[in-house]
Amino acid sequence: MTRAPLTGESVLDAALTLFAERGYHGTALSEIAAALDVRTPSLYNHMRSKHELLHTLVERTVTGVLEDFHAAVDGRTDPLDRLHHATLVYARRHATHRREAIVVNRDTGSLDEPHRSAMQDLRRAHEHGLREIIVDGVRAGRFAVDSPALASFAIREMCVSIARWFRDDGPVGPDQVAREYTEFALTIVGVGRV
Amino acid sequence: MTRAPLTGESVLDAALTLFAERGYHGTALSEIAAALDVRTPSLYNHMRSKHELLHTLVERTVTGVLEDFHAAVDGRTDPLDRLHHATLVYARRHATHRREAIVVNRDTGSLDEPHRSAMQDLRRAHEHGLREIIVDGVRAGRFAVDSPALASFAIREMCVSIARWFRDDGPVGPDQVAREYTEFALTIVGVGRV
DNA sequence: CCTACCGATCGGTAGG
DNA sequence: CCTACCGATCGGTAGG
Repeated sequence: MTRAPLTGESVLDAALTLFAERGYHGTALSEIAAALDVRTPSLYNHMRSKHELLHTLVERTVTGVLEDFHAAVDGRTDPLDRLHHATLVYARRHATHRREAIVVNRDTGSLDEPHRSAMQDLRRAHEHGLREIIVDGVRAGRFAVDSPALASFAIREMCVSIARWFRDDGPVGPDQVAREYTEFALTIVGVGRV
Repeated sequence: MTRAPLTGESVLDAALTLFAERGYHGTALSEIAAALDVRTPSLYNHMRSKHELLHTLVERTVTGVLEDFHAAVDGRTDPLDRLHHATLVYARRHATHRREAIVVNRDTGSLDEPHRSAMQDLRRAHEHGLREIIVDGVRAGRFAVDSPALASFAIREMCVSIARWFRDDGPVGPDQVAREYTEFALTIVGVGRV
């Protein structure tokens, strides 16, 4: 029985799995160490603190969400086209990065300042970006919604929730889920089935 | 400066607020006591354990969800009518009982067995009830969805997420949010605007 | 990477 | 409702 070498990445990955399963405050460093088959103090050769693990995981994820978003919408001008691609990548990510999504959504509030505010600002940037697309679409007469804010929340959170029920060994894959949820999103803003 | 008398309900209410804010594992009994302006041991005159507080809060909430559901759909036979009312009460509850929804969604997994399984079964009963309505509607040719399971998840989680952004002092009230989200739900199953 | 150990804090109890 | 106190566990450090 040989053991993989301990690295910063392996510590982060074990932390990610356990934080997603039990929450940040529900996970002890001794459990992360046990998952890696080492003693707790050994972790400190690869991290500064438990808090830093959470911060790193949250920062990578929210940064990735924003990068995905810009890659999906930048250069596109049609609101329907922009919403379609923004939803597709956002929904897909929540099927392929379930642990990250669960940790960000549950534990960002457990971050200490100033990190908490910084991460919440990044999350809000994505939220506002998505809402602006809907506002633009309504203004252009392409979408029909009573409240862009409500529609935006509904679409966002619908996608986020994929992380809570998606199974890798389930009947539908990430691409199919992303396509169906994108269709839901478009019907919510009043654009019928494509 | 007088202080309200300590009761089982006041302890539960303080626990509910703090669990919703910081999570079950992120809340110390000393913080609940401080919020009530008493010392930690005094709490034990009104509860058996921290775990019991969580269990009581979760049980009351999931039981209430199921009661709401049955009050909304029992006696109705039309799938559209049933989905409409089931979504309306479910969405509305998440605007009026935000703390409860946040705690159930975040901390049910922190319950010890056998309570955890029992509470998860109750949650699943509601989930299956909602999905059955959609399956019935598809079978009757009233709804058009590719996957009742996906549509059911999307509608449920969209409603649950109301608890995460709704503000009592915001521009829209619980009834209006519930109506708009119910409209979203009906478009998701392919029933156009009413 | 380990053993040995630190102060702090946790949930909970004794006993009034 | 309180003071006093319990064993257990927490995140983290010393020092090799």
